[in-house]
Amino acid sequence: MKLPGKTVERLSEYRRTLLECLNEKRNFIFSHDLAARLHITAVQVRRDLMLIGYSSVLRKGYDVRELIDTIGKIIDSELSMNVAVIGIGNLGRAVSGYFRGKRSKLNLVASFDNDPQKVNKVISGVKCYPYADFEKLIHELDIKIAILTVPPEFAREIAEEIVRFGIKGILNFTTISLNVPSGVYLEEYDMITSIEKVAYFVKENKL
Amino acid sequence: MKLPGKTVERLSEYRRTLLECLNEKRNFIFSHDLAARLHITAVQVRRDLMLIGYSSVLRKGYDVRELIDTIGKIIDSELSMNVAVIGIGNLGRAVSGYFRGKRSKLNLVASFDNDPQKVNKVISGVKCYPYADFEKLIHELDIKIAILTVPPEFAREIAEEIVRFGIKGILNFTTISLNVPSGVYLEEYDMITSIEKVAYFVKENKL
DNA sequence: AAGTGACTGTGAAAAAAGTAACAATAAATC
DNA sequence: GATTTATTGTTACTTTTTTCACAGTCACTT
Repeated sequence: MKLPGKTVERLSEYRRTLLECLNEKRNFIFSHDLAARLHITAVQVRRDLMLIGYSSVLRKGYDVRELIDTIGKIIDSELSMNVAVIGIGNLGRAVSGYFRGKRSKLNLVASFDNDPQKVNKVISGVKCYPYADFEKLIHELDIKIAILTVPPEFAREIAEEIVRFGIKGILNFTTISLNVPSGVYLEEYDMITSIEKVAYFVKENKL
Repeated sequence: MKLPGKTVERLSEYRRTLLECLNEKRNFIFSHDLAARLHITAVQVRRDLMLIGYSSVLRKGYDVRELIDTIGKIIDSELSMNVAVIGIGNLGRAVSGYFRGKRSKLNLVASFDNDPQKVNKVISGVKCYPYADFEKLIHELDIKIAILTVPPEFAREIAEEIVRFGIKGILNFTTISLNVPSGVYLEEYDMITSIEKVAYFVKENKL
């Protein structure tokens, strides 16, 4: 099954919302309800769920727990996948923190930095190793995905290196845009872009 | 002129890349060159620039400096727009830091928190005020946009409140999805979604 | 000065994403 | 148990976004 990238993103968001529902002790949810929480349409929800072949059993809506599992079967690996954060500045620590109440099979198993003040300590819930040990640890810990939160001037160099070491997916949070060979999946996010987008639409609204 | 959201995002990215070019002392760039740096196609670049009515003058490609300015005219406010970060934990500090080498008319003028340890200090380049003063300062400092980096349990409440106080755009980095009345522009970003997307495509690649 | 090559700008076509419309079905109400 | 109401799954349609394809332009070469 080949899912559109947009659907994959939404599935992740559905799961996040469904987990919130569980906290609220809601065990069933209607498509329009789920949709409203995510500011999308009910049709879109139903269509995405159609694509993954999930259907509601009762007329009470979707079974929250069941749907969480179904989504998990699609977007999680069968085996869990190990992740490392590279660069444990503010952003790196923030990202690490997000893994705390984690909701998927993704495990943050290590972080890396060069600062002697940080190295060999547990920071935001993960042990921070010296970056020099990356090559060794990528195998020992079976790390597949790296989240790059290093200063921009190091981004290119490090990206090249970790790909050589065998990283298969990179989430790049630096302001530098990277190049990776095919076979490696790269996702980039630049928060300034989001901020500028908000500013643009705020501005337009006034006109 | 009503630009597609996607184009607005890319314009911001073009500018980022063009500024990198300036650093490298490149004064002209071809569409395919710009495209390659952003992993998109040359046609897409040309089409976006067509939409904003910019054309290359020489056969040397686009004038980097001029294009930066042109993009600025479109996506920046004529007047600069003031921004505040709410919640100055790791993520808040990271976001604040991004404004340092700022490339647009967006000014980060304040941050807010409740922690007495943080309040009234300059953190990551901005003064941190007590959140209690938000209503007063939003007018004094003419804040239009808020970046939400508070713990999830406060997100909804604070969002409602700041909208009541007159905020016109919110960039929500919390894991909670918000609701805002029309007239307020909301952009949400959940990094876990990005991470899960990377994991999904890494997994699929193997099959 | 005609030919070639390198790029651009853009109309037309294709693909992707999103929406509307509705038959089908279960539950609730009378 | 018939009628109404609520909600889903899905097909067909619409809109948005991306790509194709190619004519047009300049600069360089011969």
